[in-house]
This record gives sequence, C-alpha cells and structure tokens, in this order.
Amino acid sequence: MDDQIRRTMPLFSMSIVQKLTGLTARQIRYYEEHHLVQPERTEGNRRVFSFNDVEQLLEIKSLLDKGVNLAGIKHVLGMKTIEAMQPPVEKVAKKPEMSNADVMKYLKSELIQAGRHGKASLIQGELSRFFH
DNA sequence: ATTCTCACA
DNA sequence: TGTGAGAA
Repeated sequence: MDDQIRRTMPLFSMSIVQKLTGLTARQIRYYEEHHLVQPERTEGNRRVFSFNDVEQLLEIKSLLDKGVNLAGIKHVLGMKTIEAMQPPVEKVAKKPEMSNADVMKYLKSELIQAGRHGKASLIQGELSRFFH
C-alpha cells in the first residue's frame, strides 16, 4: 500500500516530464485534455505529475510510435484502468506493457543521454530517490 | 525563469 | 501540433 503512494505522489514539474518523456508541453497538456493522464495542480495552477503519470506518458509515446491514434490509445489505457480496478481475475497471457524495471532502465538512459549534454542535474535531483 | 490558457497570418 | 501573446 506504501508503494501505491510513492507512484501516485505528485513530484514532477512540466519541464521534468518533458525531458523524461521526450514529449512537448503542448502534447502533454493535450493528452491531459483527453484524460490520458491526470496530473495534480499546485496552488498556482501548475501541473505536478506523479511517477504513474510519467509511465503513462511513456506508454502513450510508445503507442504513438506504433502508429496508434488517440482514440486507440484511449481504449488501450482505458482497458488498463479497468483491469487495475477489477483485479481479482487471472490474466491468461502476459501483457506486453512496460514493466517497472523497463521504466527504470529507460529513465536511466534518459539521464545518461541528458548527461552527455551536461544538463541532467535537474532531473537527477528529482529522480535520485528512486535509484537507492 | 517557468508554466498556464487561449487562439490561429 | 506548433507557436506566440498576456498573465500569474
């Protein structure tokens, strides 16, 4: 139950999420309009994303590369949400979704990538707690 | 300096 | 989806 809090806890600013996902702020806001992600808001109306939101965005990016349109992505993500809420069911086959380990690996590569450009201090600070 | 909303020569 | 304006 403590894990649920960790991935739901709002931690990332727009700039951080942009670097982490490679998506533009415009796209991220657009996906939010379509309820593909539901970031929290600060008192100043700034978006604050959780670890789950970042994973969700990465999943969206993945599907986009596969040529899936927003309507299709909504269905895929919708199924995921339903599954998460009605879990007491044996999943027949394994899901080709990004595992937590895959996400971690991806984020690390992003940090290295950004590091080669000398501008990773920001996101490293934000993610450090996840790489203990 | 950052991010937000809104609107489109 | 990009982009710029005006505000917070």
